[in-house]
Amino acid sequence: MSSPLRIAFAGTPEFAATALAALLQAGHQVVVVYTQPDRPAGRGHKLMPSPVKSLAFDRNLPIAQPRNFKTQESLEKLREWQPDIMIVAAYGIILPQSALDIPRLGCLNIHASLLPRWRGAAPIQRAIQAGDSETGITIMQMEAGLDTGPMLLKRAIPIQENESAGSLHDRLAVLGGQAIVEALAELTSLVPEIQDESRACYAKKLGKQEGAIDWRLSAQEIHRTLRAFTPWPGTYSFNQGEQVKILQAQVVAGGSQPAPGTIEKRDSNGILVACGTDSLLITKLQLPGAKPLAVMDFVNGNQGRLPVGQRFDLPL
RNA sequence: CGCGGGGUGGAGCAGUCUGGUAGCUCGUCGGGCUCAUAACCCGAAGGUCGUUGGUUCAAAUCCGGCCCCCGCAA
Repeated sequence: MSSPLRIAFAGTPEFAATALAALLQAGHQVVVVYTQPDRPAGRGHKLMPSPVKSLAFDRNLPIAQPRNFKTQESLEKLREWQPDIMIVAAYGIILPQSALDIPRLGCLNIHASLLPRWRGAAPIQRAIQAGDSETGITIMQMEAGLDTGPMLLKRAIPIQENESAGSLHDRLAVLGGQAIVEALAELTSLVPEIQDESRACYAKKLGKQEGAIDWRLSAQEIHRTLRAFTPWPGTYSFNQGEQVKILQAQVVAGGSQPAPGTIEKRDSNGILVACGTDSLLITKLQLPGAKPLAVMDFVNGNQGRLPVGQRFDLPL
């Protein structure tokens, strides 16, 4: 390619920021960065910029933060940047067909799963929760449908045993950056592959409420959800009216099974809780208002709380 | 002005309401017991009680300012 592509980038969280950094690192010309409007967040409701905005700001890139693309005005502004191509990564704002049509070469999406599996908002987490052995990155051409477009390039990585969404996210973010740079380099030779609808599934957004542990499930399943929900939104259970966040645990097989949620053992190795099948050994937890604690520290300072024999509540 | 919890030897906590000798479970160090041990027994070191003003004969404890950490909510 003779003259460099004019790239419009759209993304919001850390995952997208990593991709943007990779594009810039590869020497691409990003003419405008779209990201979600700043939101009140954090303690005290301060207005917080997205990770993508922070990066764009540091690199002195033009920033656009429209609420959506439903107005003629927002479409017109996008047109004014004269983008050749738009690259979208976890933007969080729907691009209607009228917006997708603006860049001459269309829009590419960096999606954190091996499509058509796990279309949607939380592909990384749902892959862990489902117990998939591998996941990856798909670079695809965007259509109006949610992650339904033709695929250009896929890169797979194995999901490690005991891996949390946090570490998998970081690995996929890096892979996503490499994949998009590669896809741009080979743009003209890549052959679009239509997604097999019969193998598609959706990765629903995670909700905090889903983090409530149902001790009737198997320890294996609970452990997967725990890893999928780490570091956010986290899993928890109530005991004596107190919310206990479960931050880290391991599956312990066998043994006689008291009622699910019952605390079977409690020592410096952890707190052993009965599940539907097998047991879960909690090794790191957090009480409301307190810091995350290794179970050993918790046991040392809270002799009275979570005694053997007591039960965690089951979700309603 | 979003709501709330907390800062006490190296760690985690109690003590604060009802001011007046610094406590608990661990860790560390020394010694003992044991074939042996992360077990058990004995002993020791280690704290300006976040910071700064005030009240008081006396403040970890009561009152005001400031700094830092965390939960909820977004």
